[in-house]
Parts: sequence; structure tokens; C-alpha cells
Amino acid sequence: MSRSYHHYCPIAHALDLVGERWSLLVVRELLGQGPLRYSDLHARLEGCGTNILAARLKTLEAGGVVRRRKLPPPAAATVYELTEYGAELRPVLGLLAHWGARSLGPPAPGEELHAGWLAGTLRTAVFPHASRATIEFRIGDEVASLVEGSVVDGATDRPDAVVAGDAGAFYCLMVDHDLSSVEIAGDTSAVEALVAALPSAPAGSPVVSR
Amino acid sequence: MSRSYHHYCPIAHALDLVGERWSLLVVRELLGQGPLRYSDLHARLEGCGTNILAARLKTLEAGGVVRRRKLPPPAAATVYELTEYGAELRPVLGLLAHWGARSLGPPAPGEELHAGWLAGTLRTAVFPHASRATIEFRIGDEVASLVEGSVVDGATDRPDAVVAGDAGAFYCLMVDHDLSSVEIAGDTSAVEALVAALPSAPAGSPVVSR
DNA sequence: CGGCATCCGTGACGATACTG
DNA sequence: CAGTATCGTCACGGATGCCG
Repeated sequence: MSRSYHHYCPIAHALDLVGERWSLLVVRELLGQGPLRYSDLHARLEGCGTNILAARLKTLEAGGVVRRRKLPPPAAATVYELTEYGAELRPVLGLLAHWGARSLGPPAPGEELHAGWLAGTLRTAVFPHASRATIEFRIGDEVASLVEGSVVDGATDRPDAVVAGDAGAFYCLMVDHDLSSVEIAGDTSAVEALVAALPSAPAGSPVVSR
Repeated sequence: MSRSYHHYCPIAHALDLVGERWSLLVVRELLGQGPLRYSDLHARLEGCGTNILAARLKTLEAGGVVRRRKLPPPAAATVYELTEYGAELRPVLGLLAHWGARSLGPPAPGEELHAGWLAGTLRTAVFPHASRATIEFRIGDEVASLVEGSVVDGATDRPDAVVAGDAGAFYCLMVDHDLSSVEIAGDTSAVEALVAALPSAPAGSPVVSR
């Protein structure tokens, strides 16, 4: 509301909607995890105060990016989810992540890396139904699987391939398409196919700058 | 420097680099206009104080996004330009602009719209050599042309087509691929081809979220 | 307990003025 | 022209309290 750029420009307008601190990380969580309750969201956003999260959610809701929804009585709770418009930030975050990953550096210095990050990454990164293979990922102490184009937590039965390594190796795989730093058991070509379905260089042309 | 998210995540890292207020608008200007001097940059960023611009340029330089360069004696001046890494934000800004444009709304309420915006838009939006046609744009009081895949200021000789309209119509053209709100003289199919070369829906799959 | 609102210290931001 | 200095204000971040 308050601090808009007041430029008639799609980029400035987009930043008016999601350019505040934490906003895009909220979107990241909702993209990766689906609808989340306030507390879960807060728990996943290490370093974000409760008041700021509340403020961001209000701004995002006012901007049509996020929606509040009440779950039916059985487990009555209010959850936050992306609107259709908000969900279309996925390619934007995908490209931004791809860009950022290139200067992210070595595995994990001492930075936060919390539960569910692997599944979240896969959900945001892998385009739905990009691969029909069943691939299990064992990265650090996280386990998630890609089954028939969708992501599930934990291991899976009879995977075509199992990819194991640490977080750094995982990023080498996803960003550089470098299979050599992870260990692959089973059908290596299934992993190659999945990785090949990720854009190595940003393709396609953008649209409007101002 | 100061306020990093301290998450080991490509998105958080990217936002550490370019997530501060004004940063992405600086990149937008440098993408659209090429190397700029401090004053020109400041003039184009309406509402940005000189101190903030200086601070952002320092942060961006430290992050490897922007580079200072001294021009040779004849016109000795220091200019700011994007590094190769910074220039690769183009697809990100392209997608972000595409996303933002969808909720930008009607032409121009009373917001800023300054000199050079048309050429800047074209330079950022149109992928180099996406079109070999020569197309002249007359939008509001701005005139720019697309000549053999590159953008030049002002009119041009013997254009294949001339596109005229206001800013709102221009956005309808670029975002919705709606040719009906602008006036097109000459070879309409050349404009159609150009517009068709812009992604209507975000294509391709993103890469990594966390 | 989940879902915030309030209070408060710190630092980022924004406008203006000023200098090499 | 290219910034630095100063300063008021507001957003951020942490803690805590309140209410269903």
C-alpha cells in the first residue's frame, strides 16, 4: 500500500505487489508446499517476525496473489494459498532461482536449510509431468520422490532411479546438469531425461520492461 | 550486505543480491538503455534519492551484477553497466514484467512515464533478432523503431509497418497480443509475427526453488 | 494451541543540502 | 557531474500479550 514506486511500468507494478521483503519467499513456500497455515508458514520462514508475516499476507491478499481459506469443520483451520494469479509466479521464481543458483556457491556454509526443502525444490523446479519416471532423491537427510510427474515426500516403491548426495551436489545436478557429483543407482537415463527437461540456459524471449 | 535472509536457497540468495528496493529497477534501466552515467540513471529512477542510488550501486557492484567503468578521455565519465551475470536477469525481468503487466490495469492513471520508456521496453522485451522486419512505434509522444532486430530511437525510413496508439494499447499489444487496440499501417503481418515471437504464456520449466 | 495485534529498539529509506 | 552528509520517518525484526 504505502510505498509504491508510482511508475506506470509492469516491473515496478509487479514489485509493488511482491517486491517487499519476504513476499517472494512466502510465495516460494506456498508454491512448494501448497496451502499452509499461518504457523507453518511462519515456521518455514526463519527470521521473519510474526507481525511482518501478517503484514505481508495482508498485502499479498490485497494484491490478489494470496487467498485466505477456511478449511471445513473436521479440521477447522484457516490456510493461505496462492490465487491462480499468484501461482503464475512459478516461472518467475523458477528463473530467479536459476539465476541465483549460479552464484550460490558451495554446499552449505552454516545457513538455514530446513525440513521439506527438497520436496519444495522439486515441486517448484520440475514442471508438472515433465518426467514420467519414478525417481527417488536422498539429499542430505531429506528424502523425496518424483512419481509420475508429481512430487511426494519420502521414499517410494520400485523407483526407476535413486539419486543420492548432499545439497551442493543436488544443486550441481539441477543447475549445471552435472550428474557426476551425485550418486545414481538404477536407470541413469531417467535422471538424464529429467534434467534435460530443465532449461539449462534461459530460453525464450521476455515480454515487456516498461 | 546487512540484511541477508541467511537461507541456503537460490531464491533467497538472488533476493540478497537484487531484492532490495530499487535494485531491480536499476537493472531494468541498464538492460533497456545500456551503460548509463550516475546522473542519467538517477534521472530515470523517479523517486529514488541520490544516496539510495549510490548505496544500491555499491551493493549491486559487490554482488557482481553491475560494474563501474571509466570511459576513455575524449568523454571521460564513469558509467554503470551490467556484468554478464547481471545481464542474465533479462529473462527474469521479462517474465516478471509479463506477470505484472497482467494486473497493471488501464492506460495511465497519473503515474510516471518518462522519456525513453518505449525504446527501453522494446529493448528489454524483444529478444534480439526476434524479427527482421522494420517496425516503427508511435506510442503517446514517444517514437522508437525496430530495425533488423535491434531498437533505435525515433522514426525510421521506409518501415514495413507503423504501430500507433497510447501506452495502454501498447500493453494490450505486448501482453495480450491484441492487435485491435493499436492502429497499424503497412504490413500488419510483420507486427503479427513480432508479437507471435513473444511468449504469450510463460513457457519452459523453471529450475530450483530451494 | 493457532492466529494474529501491540509495543519498542534499530536500521533502512527518502528528501534535501552540500562538496570535490 | 558524481556522489557524500545529515536528518526525520517509517519499515523491519524481536518479544510479548491477547483472544478464539
